[in-house]
Amino acid sequence: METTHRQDRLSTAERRRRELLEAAERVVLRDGPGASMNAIAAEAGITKPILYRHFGDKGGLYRALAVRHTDALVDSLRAALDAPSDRRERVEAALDTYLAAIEARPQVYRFLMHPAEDPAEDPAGDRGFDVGQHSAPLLRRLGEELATVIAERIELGPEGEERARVWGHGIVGMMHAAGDWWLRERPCPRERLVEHLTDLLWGGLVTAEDRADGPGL
Amino acid sequence: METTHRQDRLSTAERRRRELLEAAERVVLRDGPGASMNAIAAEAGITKPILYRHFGDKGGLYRALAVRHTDALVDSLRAALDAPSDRRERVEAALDTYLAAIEARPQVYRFLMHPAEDPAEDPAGDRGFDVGQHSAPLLRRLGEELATVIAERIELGPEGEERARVWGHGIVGMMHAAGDWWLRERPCPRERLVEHLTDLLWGGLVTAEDRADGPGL
DNA sequence: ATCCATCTGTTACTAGCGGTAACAGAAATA
DNA sequence: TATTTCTGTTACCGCTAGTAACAGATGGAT
Repeated sequence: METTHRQDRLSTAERRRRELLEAAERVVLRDGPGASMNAIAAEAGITKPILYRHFGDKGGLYRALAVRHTDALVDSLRAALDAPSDRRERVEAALDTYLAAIEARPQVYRFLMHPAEDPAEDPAGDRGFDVGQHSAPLLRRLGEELATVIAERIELGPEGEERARVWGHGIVGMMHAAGDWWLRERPCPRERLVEHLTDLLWGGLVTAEDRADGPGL
Repeated sequence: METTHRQDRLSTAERRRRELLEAAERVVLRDGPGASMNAIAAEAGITKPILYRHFGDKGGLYRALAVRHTDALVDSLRAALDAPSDRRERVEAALDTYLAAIEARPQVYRFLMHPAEDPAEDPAGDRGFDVGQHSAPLLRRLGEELATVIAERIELGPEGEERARVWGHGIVGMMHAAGDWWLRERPCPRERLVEHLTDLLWGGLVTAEDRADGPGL
C-alpha cells in the first residue's frame, strides 16, 4: 500500500532525525558551541553526508536544535504571563522564568546565544557553531511574542501596535543583557535581580533622587 | 643615537599598524563582517604573516578595530549624558545618540555586534570574523559605563551599587535590542523610537491601562 | 524472477579558513 | 666587514563546511 509505505518512510526518517538531534545536543553540551559537524556525525555513529541530507547545512541543524529550546522557553514565558495575579507579579514571574531557565541550563543558553565563547578558550578554531549570530533569531522571536502579548492586553492608544513592539523588543533586550551579565558575574541572588529589573520597568528612573554631590542626572 | 632609532622604529611600526587597521576597516565595510585575514592582507597590499605579527590573531585585529569605534561611541554617550537639561531629556539624548550612531554607520554596527549575518547570505563560509561573540565586550562595556554614571549621579539607597549595575546593563540591553530590531525593520522614525523607549523607562508599563477585552496584564 | 527506483550509507574529495615555519633580502649596529 | 634585526615572502599544516560519486539494501511493478 502506498500510504503505508509513505508513512513508514516518514516515520523512520523522523526517528532518525530525532536521534541525530539528540546526538547533536549531547555534543554541543559536551564540546560547547564550537562543536563540528564531524564530531556530531561521529557521536551519532554515522558520517557527515547523512547529517547534511537531513538538515541541509550547519544552519539547518542549529535551527532544528534551537527551535526546540526556544519553543519550550516561549511556553514557560506564556504560562508565567497567564498566571492569575496583578501585573507586577506577572512581570516578575516572567523575568524569573527566563532567568531561572538560563541559570538552570547555562550551556544551552550559551549555545543559543553565543556562537563561540572566549576566543582564547578555543584556539584551535572558532569556526564552529557560529551560523551567523544565533541570538538574533531567538531574541527577535521573544521580542515579537512579548509584543503581541502587550498589544493584546494593554491599551496603548494610537500607535499602540508600534509602541507594543518597541516595548516588547526593548524589555526582552533588557532581560537578556542583564541576564547575561548576571550569569557571568553572579553578583546577587536571582530574586534580587528580578526585583531590580522590575523596579526599573516600574519607573525606578523617574522616582529616584539625584545624589547630593555630582552633576545630577 | 639609540633613542632616535627606537623612536623611528616605533613610529614606522605604528604607522604601519594604522595602515593595516584602515585597510581592515575598508574590507570589513565592503565584505561585511565575514572578511577574511587573506582579504585584509591583500587589501593592505601585503601578506598574512605580517598581519599576524602586528595583531597576534584574528581576535587581536578585531579588538583593535573595535576599541576605536567603541571609544568614539562611549565619548558621544558621555557627552549626551553631560548635557545641561533635565533627566528625561538627557536619557532621550543618550538614546538618540546611540541610535543615530548605528543608523549612520550600520555596517560598522553590524561588524561590532554580529559576527556573521544571516547564514544564508554567506554560504561560502561563516567562519569569518566571528572571534567569539563580539557583541558581549561592547555591550558589557557600555553597560558598565552606564552603571557608573547612574551610581555616581542617582541616589539609590542601600545596594545602590548593585542596582545601578543591573540598571546599566538592562538599559543598554534594551537600547541594543530595540535598536537592532528597528534598524532591520525601520518601522518608524528615530525620534518616535526614542520616545517609546523613554516612555517605557519612565514607567509606561505602570500607568498604561488594561484593555477592556483580553485577560489583562 | 527480474528490472527499476529509491533510500541509506560510505569514501574521498574540494575550496577555503586561521595560523605558522622557514627562508630571503634590506637596514642599522658593532 | 660581520652580525643582528626588521620586513616581507612562499609554502605549508590541520582544520572546517560542504559535495560528488559510488555501493548495497529494500521494496514495488512487470
